[in-house]
Amino acid sequence: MPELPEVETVARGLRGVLPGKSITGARIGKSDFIDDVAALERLLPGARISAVRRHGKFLLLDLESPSAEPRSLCLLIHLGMTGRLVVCPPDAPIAPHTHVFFALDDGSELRYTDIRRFGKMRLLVDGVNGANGGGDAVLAALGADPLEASEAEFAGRMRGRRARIKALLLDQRVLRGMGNIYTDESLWRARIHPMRLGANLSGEEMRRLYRAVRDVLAEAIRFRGSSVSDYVDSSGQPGWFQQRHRVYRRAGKKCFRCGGTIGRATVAGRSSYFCPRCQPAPRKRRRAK
DNA sequence: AAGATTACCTGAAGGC
DNA sequence: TGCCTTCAGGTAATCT
Repeated sequence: MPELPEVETVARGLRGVLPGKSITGARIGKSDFIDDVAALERLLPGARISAVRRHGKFLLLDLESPSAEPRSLCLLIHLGMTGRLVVCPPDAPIAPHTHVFFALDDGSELRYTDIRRFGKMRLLVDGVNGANGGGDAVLAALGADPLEASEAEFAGRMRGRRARIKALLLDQRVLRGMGNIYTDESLWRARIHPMRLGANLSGEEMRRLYRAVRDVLAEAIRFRGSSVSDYVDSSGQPGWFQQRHRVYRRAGKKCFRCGGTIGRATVAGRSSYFCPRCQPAPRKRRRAK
């Protein structure tokens, strides 16, 4: 579910309430999405939250430990498809599939709910995770933030790639934060068919795509993200950007730009929506005999 | 070895 | 009503 605009909205919400508060207790139910449950239960109580950050689709809670041993902690949270992170009073009704409860020293509670448990939670201790010193390798492997990258960097990361442009936009090692919704919306805005190969985009098309990605993400953040099924922000409120979608889940409806009929196809293993008139399909290469 | 497919988990929606 | 299949915004592992 959550892509960059949704995670950014959650991060901003948490940033308004969490920094300065301490975790007083950690209660964990189902835990197959947590790297090291014992570490969370042992190290988090007493820790004070100093900052909330976003890195691609990851949320990062920076914490200061009360003890001298591990000084700094960083709780890394990925919401997967159905993850929710909400701050509420401790007596608020518990949503089904709520698996983690962090009690906070002001009496409130930070809860993690995740129906499908595709999310991830792991604790980085003094910047390093686990026994083999894996560090924040997960974060280091991520590509450029689409809102921070220059046009040259954006284009450079796609250049020469024979993969479909849709697959490249979705690849977190190329760009961090894009998902299925914003990829389709961006390609529509740039008038580029999702099946085009990255290497075949002209300089002009690449420039349009760069602009489209930034405009779509920025606008989606202003609308507090898209609530298609499960997404809500840190206070439990839905986003509104789904009302501005131009192609996503609009198969059979009219294109807002040319009046053509929005189509749907599987590209890069994901269902993809596009206007076959404004986003011309790549010409099939004739098979050599 | 890059690119494509499959697996993971639960729930909602559609067909019969 | 109910049973069955398909699909869902995420990545990671496995193939070719």
